[in-house]
Amino acid sequence: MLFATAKSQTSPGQEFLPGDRLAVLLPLPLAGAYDYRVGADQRLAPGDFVRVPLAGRQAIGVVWGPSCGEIAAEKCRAVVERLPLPPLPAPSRQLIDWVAAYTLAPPGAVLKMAMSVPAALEGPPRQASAYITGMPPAGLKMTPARQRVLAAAGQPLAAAELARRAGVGVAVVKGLVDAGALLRVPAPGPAPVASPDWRQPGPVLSDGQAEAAAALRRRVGDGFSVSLLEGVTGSGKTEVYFEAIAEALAADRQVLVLLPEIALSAQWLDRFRQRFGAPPVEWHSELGAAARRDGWRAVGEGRAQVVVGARSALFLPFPALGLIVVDEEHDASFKQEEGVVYHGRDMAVVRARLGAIPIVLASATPSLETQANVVAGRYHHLHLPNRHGGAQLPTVELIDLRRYPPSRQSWLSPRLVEAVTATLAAGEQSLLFLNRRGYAPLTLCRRCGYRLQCPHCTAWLVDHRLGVGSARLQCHHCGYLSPRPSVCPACQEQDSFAACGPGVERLAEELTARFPEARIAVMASDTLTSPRAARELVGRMTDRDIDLLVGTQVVAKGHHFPLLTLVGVVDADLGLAGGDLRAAERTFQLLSQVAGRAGRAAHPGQVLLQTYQPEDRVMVALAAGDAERFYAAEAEDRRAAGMPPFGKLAALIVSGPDAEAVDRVAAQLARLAPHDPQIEVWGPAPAALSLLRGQHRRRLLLKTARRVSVQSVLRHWLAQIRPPNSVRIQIDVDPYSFV
DNA sequence: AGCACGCCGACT
DNA sequence: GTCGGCGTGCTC
Repeated sequence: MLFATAKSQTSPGQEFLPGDRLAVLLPLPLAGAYDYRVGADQRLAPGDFVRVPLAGRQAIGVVWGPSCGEIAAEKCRAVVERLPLPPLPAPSRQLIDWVAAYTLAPPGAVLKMAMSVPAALEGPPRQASAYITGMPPAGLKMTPARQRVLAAAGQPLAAAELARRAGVGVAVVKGLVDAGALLRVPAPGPAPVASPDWRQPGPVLSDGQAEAAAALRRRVGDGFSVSLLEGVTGSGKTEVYFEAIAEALAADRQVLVLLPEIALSAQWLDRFRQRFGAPPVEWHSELGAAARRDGWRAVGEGRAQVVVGARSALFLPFPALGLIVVDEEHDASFKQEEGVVYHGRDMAVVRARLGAIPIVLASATPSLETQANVVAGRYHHLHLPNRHGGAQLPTVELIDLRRYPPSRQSWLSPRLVEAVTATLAAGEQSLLFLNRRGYAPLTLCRRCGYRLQCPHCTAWLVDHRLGVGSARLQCHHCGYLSPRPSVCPACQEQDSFAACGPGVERLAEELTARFPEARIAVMASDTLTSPRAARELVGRMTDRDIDLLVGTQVVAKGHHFPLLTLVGVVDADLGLAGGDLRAAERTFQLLSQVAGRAGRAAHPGQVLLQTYQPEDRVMVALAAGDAERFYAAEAEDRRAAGMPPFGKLAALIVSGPDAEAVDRVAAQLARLAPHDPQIEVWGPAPAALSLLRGQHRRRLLLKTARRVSVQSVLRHWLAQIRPPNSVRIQIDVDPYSFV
């Protein structure tokens, strides 16, 4: 489990000539780069994409640097060819090495993230079509629309562009092509990417916004810097960093914006298009093969100027990146938990440093890590303390469920029901927030107490009644689906199952019963099946076609609902349970974001939090609107415990299909644990999901002082152990989830 | 990741 | 008697 890093020791302008040996990194989980010989007539340079022979087949890799030279000359084979692609730029290569070294992942596995575009690497560049006026065939029906098209097609133009210029639909163009009046020719260049126009005037900014925007603009082009752009929800952070984007575009540099859930961020895309007159290039996992190829190539060729994407967009081959923005920088979804385990925000900072460019971290509720960096003077701090356009922050009130409990089989206390009633009467919208998908989190037998559990995971099956397949039980960890059994598998009793606890679907049911005249919608990751569905639901909300929105955390992310004035948090304590290091921080951030949906326009907002622990630090801070005090107390606890960001953590997850083999390896790891006063090792303990997708899991946690290199500690530790093939040891440096 | 090599069940 | 299951190991 040791991966020698494939450090590319590249001097600028380095070139390899026929007969030279060089290192080629392959997008495979190998220990390091492989050596190849430069073929006849080849001239290669670091970053070049090459096709090389590999075990009886061919693979595409990247020239990484000079040969590491340990392999026998007769084993070393020649590069087949250089691919006609722009090279992977040096900062991208350095980032790959850096991420591999930091996460202890094989460098090839990291490279794979930069090359997950087979279509762009393999086939020839897609030949776009253009159309030009030919000889109109006899008997061609001429219409005004057709005339305009033929007049516009004096030069080769893409069908869509031609239709736009002629002011007709593409159907007219197609008709003319079919009739033989337009000739299809290869387009002179690749399909153009629309250019965002930084010259367009921006919106009028408040004094605070203008000041922050000016500070960010000054940092563009001025080398590496990190700026935290902190502003309460609704303060207009987006407009501020749009100004920095305009500055980078004016300098002819590329821009990368990372968002936590890009597929769901239709509103962000609309705002971008409004500001810059053209859409950015999108990059996320839901992209189809054609869009991936076009996007990847457009970035690599420098045609794409602004990319908005999920964390994986960090590994795109930007040749001229000039600015990175990480919006909602505190969001946990920047942490990739599978494969190469890395934090997108942290690696974005590394990418900025390697590229000597500025990065902006934006959030209303910055992570403690980022705040610690501000305090230490490593990051600049820009603060927008007020809402934009004179809107006020909502009032926050706690509802003590111990004193004002809901009635039986109800989840809403009388106080919250009353507030919803009043909001409906005022013709305004309410959001009921419950961070739990489905109908009910647990189903049990009324007779014997048997609980329906996933056969592959340590988890209850969640009752789902809406959406695809209607009534079913579902495991949220592995996707296992089953119909609701009619007989209890333990006691054979007929129809004895009862749903326990609420999910958003059940909450919607209660609301329907209480407010039969209200228009109610559910917004959860599984009701938003596509970006289109998300856009549509958000549209219905802004068009006031919905009175009551019931939602999980997807509603918290960046939406602007001008007519929403009441937010009710049904179970504010939900995120606090369990021993997660960041439980309090995350609950505070999530509930602040949710609360921030209320009263963003002219009408003041009201937030009601239902809780059984109104004296908890999180609840007190939310009610008082005192983020500073919460963060100070939380930071003090972390410092006292030597926890991040004041100490370092790494998790080792031992997993495999055989529980005993997993336990043996975990115990062996514990025996071999490093002994050092600056190092603590906890575990092994069953992971929170001790069975996940059929894999038994145990965790060990390594805690060190800040100045200790966890990577070298882990390397030495793991070098002593050779687990059997069926047992895997996954390393998570800076773990976020304690699952 | 592929692809081959290597030992144990149902087929022409 | 063979075809083929995927466990294990290697690829410069």
